[in-house]
Amino acid sequence: MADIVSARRLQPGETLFVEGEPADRLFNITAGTMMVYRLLPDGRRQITGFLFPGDFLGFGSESVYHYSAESITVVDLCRFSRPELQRLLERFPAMEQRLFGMASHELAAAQDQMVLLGRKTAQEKVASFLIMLSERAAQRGQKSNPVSVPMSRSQIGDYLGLSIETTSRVFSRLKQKKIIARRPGDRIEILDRDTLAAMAEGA
Amino acid sequence: MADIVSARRLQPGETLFVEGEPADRLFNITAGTMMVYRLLPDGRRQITGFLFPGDFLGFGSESVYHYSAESITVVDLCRFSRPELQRLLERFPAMEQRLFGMASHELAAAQDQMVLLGRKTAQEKVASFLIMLSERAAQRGQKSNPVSVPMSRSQIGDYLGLSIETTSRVFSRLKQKKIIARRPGDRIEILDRDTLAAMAEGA
DNA sequence: CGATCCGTTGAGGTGCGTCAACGGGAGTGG
DNA sequence: CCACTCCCGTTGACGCACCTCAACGGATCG
Repeated sequence: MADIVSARRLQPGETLFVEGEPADRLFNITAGTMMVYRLLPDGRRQITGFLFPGDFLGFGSESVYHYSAESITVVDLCRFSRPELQRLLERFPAMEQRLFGMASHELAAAQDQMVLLGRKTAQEKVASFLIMLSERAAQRGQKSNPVSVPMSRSQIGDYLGLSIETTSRVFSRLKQKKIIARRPGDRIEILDRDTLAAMAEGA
Repeated sequence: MADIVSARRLQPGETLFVEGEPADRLFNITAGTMMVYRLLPDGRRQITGFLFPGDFLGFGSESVYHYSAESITVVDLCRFSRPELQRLLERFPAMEQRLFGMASHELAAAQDQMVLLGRKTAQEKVASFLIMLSERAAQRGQKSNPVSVPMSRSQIGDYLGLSIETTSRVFSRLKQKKIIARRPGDRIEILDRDTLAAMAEGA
């Protein structure tokens, strides 16, 4: 395994690859936060996902990436070359099952995001976003309550289908209602998780 | 293969399975149109996809369905039982690769849909929808220009993240601008595909 | 110390949702 | 064969959630 992998470090805001580039590499994030997004011709952006340590990037079966990837924080990643990986898959067919499981999981997440984008209000979107961040932090064994929120308002807005200003206003309102609070660094503390979770589901 | 399959016919509006049910079956549509959707507690609905002949349904790797499925027209489908399929997969590992390819393809479609839901206007959404319907009809060898649109305004709206009324108004406006025209049955003719495609991408 | 970027907040506008009324087609029963 | 009902689609009037435009303050950096 070791000889088909190479490491790489990205500074914040570096583009790892862009939509349409040949998808000859696969990455695994070991540290930091990244985002993947698509653009409309006039520049409107939809961020389709945020990626954290442990997540894979570029593992579709297509020949070109159909989205762009950019780092948000400093990021460390492992790079696998696709042809080598292909040989590995032929040697160990059980890995294919893992890949399929990962794709299935992503598909479920994508459907959640469609519900959010199509049918939730601004407040419900932000609440869902914070709950999701907190749960994902817990899943990878990081602190889930004062949760780290490394992305900017603009990135959060482009993920939730909102403007920067609306995103900021919702955060302010949640703070004012004592449901969340700012903490040193990029951390946000969830003061009333039940209320926040209820908001997220529109109840 | 033949002995693990059974056929089934659905009348319009029949529910095939609901969110949360154990996902022990997999289906392939041989005729008709279906939809898959998720609901929020208060009844808001997001339709996450429409399915046509040749499409598979319920092929995730999870143990329960995380969405509901309902027929739109009369539908014929083949049913596979999951445990049998599992045995088949172990005999023919190459099939896993096909499954992964399908999941990848769906993931790409889901990302397109996120761009649509998060960043497109009502008119861009409807234009994208019609182009998509037409292209998918062509892909399965059906007539792509007077294209069949079997779903109701309410279903289209819940797919595009719009209200019934807005959906209807956009259709009216496109008709009035001579970009589309109603045809007998559930067909819509695309009179100016270039303009419609340009609208879809927001240009 | 100016420049830049990000976040916040206010004021005002608008695209789309909501509410409502109406018409046509399909199914039903007298 | 004709009322009657129900459902769907359409259209108008109106309201509001969110977007746009704008100003400002704080942090970071050369």
